[in-house]
Amino acid sequence: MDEQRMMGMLSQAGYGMQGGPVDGVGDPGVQEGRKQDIGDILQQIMTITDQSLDEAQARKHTLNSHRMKPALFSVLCEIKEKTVLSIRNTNEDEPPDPQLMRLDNMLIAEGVAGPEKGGGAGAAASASAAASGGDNAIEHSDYRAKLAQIRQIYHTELEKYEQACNEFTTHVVNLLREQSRTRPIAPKEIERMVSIIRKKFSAIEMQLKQSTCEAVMILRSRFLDARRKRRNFSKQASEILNEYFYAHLSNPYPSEEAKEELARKCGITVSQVSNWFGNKRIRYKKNIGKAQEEANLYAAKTAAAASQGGVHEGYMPQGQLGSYMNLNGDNYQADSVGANVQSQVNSLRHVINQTGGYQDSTSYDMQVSGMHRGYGHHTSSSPPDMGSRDGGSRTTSPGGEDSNSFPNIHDLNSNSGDGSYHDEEPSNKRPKV
DNA sequence: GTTAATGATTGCGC
DNA sequence: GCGCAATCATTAAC
Repeated sequence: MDEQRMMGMLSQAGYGMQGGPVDGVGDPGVQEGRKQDIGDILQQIMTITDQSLDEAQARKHTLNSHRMKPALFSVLCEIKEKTVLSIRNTNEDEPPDPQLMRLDNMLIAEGVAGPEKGGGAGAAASASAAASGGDNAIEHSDYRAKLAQIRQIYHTELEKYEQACNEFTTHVVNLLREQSRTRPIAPKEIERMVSIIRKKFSAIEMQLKQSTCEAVMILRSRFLDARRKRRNFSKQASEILNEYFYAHLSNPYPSEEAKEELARKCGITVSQVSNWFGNKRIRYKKNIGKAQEEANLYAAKTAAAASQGGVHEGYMPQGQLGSYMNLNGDNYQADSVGANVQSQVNSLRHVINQTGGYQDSTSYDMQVSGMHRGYGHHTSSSPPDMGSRDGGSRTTSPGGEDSNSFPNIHDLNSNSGDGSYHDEEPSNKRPKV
């Protein structure tokens, strides 16, 4: 600001050059002297920042006691007020940060922010319990405990931030008020400074909220994601499932009833049974060589049991046989040992067919060969049709000439002596879509 | 620590 | 809605 303009403003503000009402107007000599005064003051103001603290303090004192100081101070205040207003007008009415809103919402929903509630963690835990179908009360309490920890840390940190923010704001306000004695600082300027500080601390707060959200997500993932809670099925359950799978290798698609029965016997859910069969089918297909070893094992067990009169206790979990064999409601009779034997023999024959027969003359081989006398019309070496949805053996006549089919109960039925085939839909076929 | 096994999930087609 | 195929994530064996 040039001196002429400053002088004009001072005059407009009603301040005289001597610190009082304008006087001496029209006296060129007096005016020249006053100009010199203002010039000196402005020069001092301009150079004050280049001086040492002590020098500045001395200058400040000099300036404060200068007769022109009130007038200059008032004008500068007026100018600064206008400047601050223009700045404020550009920054007002900022929309709330959507990211911050999302974080806030999530923290409230999870029960971390806002009033403490049992709903967030409790509801989540309940959902988990419903999903898993198991009793995981211990894990629920763990989850709640961890969530409480997160909540506590969050609130502690938030409190710290707020305290630090308030302290810093107070400090800056005091500093500005202190400085306002030597330089013009409008209240709105202080407000603006406070607002800036709040914004800076708000950014830090958002980081805290983000970290807290991440912690909650990790916690949720760890406790509520079923995959993380995977437990291998018991050996007994695996046995039961494998028994069924290899006994129905030609059509390893248990009906809903069969799934329910298997689920009940294995102590797992129907969904888990479905998963197991889904995995089993695809892994059998992918690694048929290895799967056949397993098939051999189960077939051997079956044959061994069959040779002992159809009693399966040797490999079948106790009390499984009766209900296991009629799971699918097909032509098996739960109390029909002969049917059971035939079924198991059927499975065994399938295995032999698939492996191309045993090369060594093990007792197992001999046993099976004997058992199969007269039942060997199936020579297919293909795996069960698991690739196509509708085609394959499951929809063709099970006992007919379907070369892709595997020996199954219908094969046995078709060889029952009368040459007839019970053309009823096997209930253990893959459910219709 | 590595690796195979395994239960669960997801995306897709039907 | 079911099954397949790919994938993830954990478990268990080494």
